[in-house]
Amino acid sequence: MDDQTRMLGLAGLGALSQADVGDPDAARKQQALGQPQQDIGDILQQIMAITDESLDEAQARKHALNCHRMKPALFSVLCEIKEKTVLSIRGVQEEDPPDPQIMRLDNMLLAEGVSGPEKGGGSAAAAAAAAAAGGSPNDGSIEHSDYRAKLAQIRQIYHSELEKYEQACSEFTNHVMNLLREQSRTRPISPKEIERMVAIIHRKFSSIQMQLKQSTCEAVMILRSRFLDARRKRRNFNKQATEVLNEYFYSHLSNPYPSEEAKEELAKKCGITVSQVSNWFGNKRIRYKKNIGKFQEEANLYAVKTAVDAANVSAQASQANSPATPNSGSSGSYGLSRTGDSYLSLRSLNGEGLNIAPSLQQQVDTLHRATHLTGGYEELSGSALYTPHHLDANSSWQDNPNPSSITPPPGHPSSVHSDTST
DNA sequence: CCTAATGATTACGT
DNA sequence: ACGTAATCATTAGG
Repeated sequence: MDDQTRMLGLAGLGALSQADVGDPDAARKQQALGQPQQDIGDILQQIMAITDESLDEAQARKHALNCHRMKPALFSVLCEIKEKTVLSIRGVQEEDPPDPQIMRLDNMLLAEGVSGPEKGGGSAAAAAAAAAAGGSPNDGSIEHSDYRAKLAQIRQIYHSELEKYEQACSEFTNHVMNLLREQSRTRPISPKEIERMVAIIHRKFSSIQMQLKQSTCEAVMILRSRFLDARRKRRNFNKQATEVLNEYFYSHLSNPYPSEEAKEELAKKCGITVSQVSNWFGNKRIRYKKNIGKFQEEANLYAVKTAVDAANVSAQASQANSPATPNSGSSGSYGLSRTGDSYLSLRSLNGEGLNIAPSLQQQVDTLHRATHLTGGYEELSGSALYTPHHLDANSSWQDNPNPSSITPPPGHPSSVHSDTST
């Protein structure tokens, strides 16, 4: 670049001098205009002559120009003009706002632990993300470590690339600054102009950085969806967990909506998260409601289970001769009916919140079913062995528009249910 | 390999 | 925020 500029200057000077001094070849040049073929040779010769011109001579000319007595005045005038134009340009070009796009990317990378401080934060974030998305703690941490390794790889590449870019940017900036500074001796360059140039360079480089960030984000997202998307890597809950959940569900069939506290309790018991408990209950409710018949067997099973427990409990209670209601207010734990929990299991959440005799209904609930079961076990031929409706009148959680238990109704075209096709 | 079961996600309503 | 209903994507069993 340096050479190039010097060459240009040299050529200019050469041309000027030739015009000034009055070339002895001028006549021949004029002649040559009529003969284009020979002209090329001439031009070539001239070029050769220019290149033959010594550098010292050129420098001398430059120096002479610099030392011209009118030079400072001219220079300052040019500076003034330049300042004005630069200012006007600057007025048009607003200060760039903090790019929301890059902010977003930055935030995401930070959250993902890619652009964080170092290994510690990154892996912690990854682990947290994994825990949040994953679920049961018993599932292998092999995948996690694999994920972490890949994430670390991405982070490393990202950082090295970023560093490279930064280095290149500063190098280039330095180079340009030096060049401009040097040139500012011979042509007017205001510091503001330099500043602007630097800003332009930085903008360019930051756009490159943004591309890097974007692609890194993409890579992380792909990695995430591959390794941590719980939907992909779904694990069935273990048997004990489903047992606990089912127990709760069927023993609260009249109102299977566990409170936040109950959910927490269940989550703790099952080794899953609260949202997983919510998911489970959501799925269970809808699937139960959709096809009650299918779940009858299960319902009866758990009815028996809880009934037996309840019976045990009441037996124990009566034996212990403590018929007083153990009403411990509405504090915390809604114990599941388990042998150890004794009377806590007698609590039930009534929809209306009337806790007058809360234990009774549930016990009746389960015992009713149990007696039905043990009494006359008829084959479940469509007839509802267990009919949830009669248990409590105001259980409206399953006012089914489609009360059939076995088969969903074949497409009734009657209703004008204009369904949106995707 | 096909299918039912199942946990998670999404769209929508309240 | 939470629930429902539909749907997706995976797992497990035949």
